[in-house]
Amino acid sequence: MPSAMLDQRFVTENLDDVRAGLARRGYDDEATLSRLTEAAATRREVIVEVEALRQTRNEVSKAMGQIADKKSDEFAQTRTEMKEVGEQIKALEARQDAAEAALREILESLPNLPHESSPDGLDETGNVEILIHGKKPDLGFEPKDHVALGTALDIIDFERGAKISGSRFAVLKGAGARLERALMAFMLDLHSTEHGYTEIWPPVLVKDTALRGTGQLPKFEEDLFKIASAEGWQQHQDDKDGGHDLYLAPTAEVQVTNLHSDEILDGKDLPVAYTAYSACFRAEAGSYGKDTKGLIRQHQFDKVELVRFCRPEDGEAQLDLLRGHAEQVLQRLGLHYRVVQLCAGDMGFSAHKAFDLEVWLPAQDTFREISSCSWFGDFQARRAKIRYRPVAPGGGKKPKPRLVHTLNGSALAIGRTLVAILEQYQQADGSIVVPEALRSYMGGLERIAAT
RNA sequence: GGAGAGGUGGCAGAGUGGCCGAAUGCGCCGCCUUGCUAAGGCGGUGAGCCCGUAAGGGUUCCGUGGGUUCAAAUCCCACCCUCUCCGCCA
Repeated sequence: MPSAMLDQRFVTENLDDVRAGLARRGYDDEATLSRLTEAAATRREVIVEVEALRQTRNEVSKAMGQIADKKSDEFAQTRTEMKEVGEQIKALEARQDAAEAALREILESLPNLPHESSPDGLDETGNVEILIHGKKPDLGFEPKDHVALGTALDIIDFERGAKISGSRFAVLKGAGARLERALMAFMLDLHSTEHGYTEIWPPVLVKDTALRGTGQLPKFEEDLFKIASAEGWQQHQDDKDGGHDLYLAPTAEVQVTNLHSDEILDGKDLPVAYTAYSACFRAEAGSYGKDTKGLIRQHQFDKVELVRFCRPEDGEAQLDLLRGHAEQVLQRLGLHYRVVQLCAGDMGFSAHKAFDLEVWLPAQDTFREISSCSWFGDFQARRAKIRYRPVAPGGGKKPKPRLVHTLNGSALAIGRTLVAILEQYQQADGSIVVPEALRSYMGGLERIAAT
């Protein structure tokens, strides 16, 4: 989902590689790429010129400070000359700004390059099934979907959700509400106590700058809920850096990845791993016809997220590790699922390599995404300015800071997990067996049945 | 909602027009000395960008943006943020 950006130097110096990588994602806008190289060249030329002028001005100004007689004709003359230099600098700075703005706009529009191990393909048909875990539950009867089950048990109320908040909102009730809460606690406990993640409870309203860091902005604004604020809150929006908008977070990835924006982490602390629960909000613009029934696609949903920061050389292994942690949730819950590796064209905008976890939904007779685990390379770190200082090899000088690699994955989307449990654990009489791993969180409840 | 204070390098904290990318202390790194649950001495220690094979050089950055000036951390304007006190509130 996030955007962020590629490295400007890398792109301009390795244009052929970049072109090839983008092509694997179905990107072939040659005109934009040539505008990019042009803007980069202009920028460099202008910088060389303006810096030379600045050097002159600095040297002369310094000398002027030493002159005793500030009333002399010579002083006045130099001052006039320097004033002229100042104007030239200003003009060049404007050109530099323009070139950089153009460059940035293009760079922000380019998706991340796929990792070499990401398979070819332009859409989901190019995804590769990696493994299937467990097998379809042998129900022995025609499975009902979670809408029918949840409604009959009176644990999900779609009509009242719509009444108070509109379509794509639902109310959980009784054992349904408890189950949602149990899943949240179960997942957070698993990751924080067994998988070594530090638990985070983040704010849900986030600034536009945070959304830029992970890349939801500027490209995907239509997917977000923006807060219409009180009078005066954002009256200075037009100022470049004054004021800020607030949005409802679409995923905890935003808050948690941005925890370390603008920071230089100590290399010996890596990898850093966080898990966080957050309510998530998505406008779901452009998906009007999809999954209109049920909990699958809501405007508000709950999710436990995993986020990792690591050294570049560890990125790929960290992705496998993180994916394993997400899979562990499904395994402990005894859910049948599969793992697919996303092809170049089906990955999110920022992803370098990614896997989806898909859980089996008997009523739909198919696997549905319940988690997406991605490795972003330095794509997000560049925008969010998240760096680390490598540990000095055997003493010596401090190495230069480098961009970290970021990863994240849902573990899991709670609403969809609830759906999967209802459907996979349903009984002929319409009751639901509570997975053993959750019973201690459900007050010992073993079965959800109609009352 | 009312009143006030402040934003400087990893942290603390000086600095009110040129000698300031920035004192001092702490922290950190290296070397030396020493031996008793440690201390002391010396040196080093921000980031981005541009040129350069490199060595190195240049440039920008003292919350953000703009302005004044030959020259701004320092003067002017606006904004953002943080903290304290009072009120209110889960």
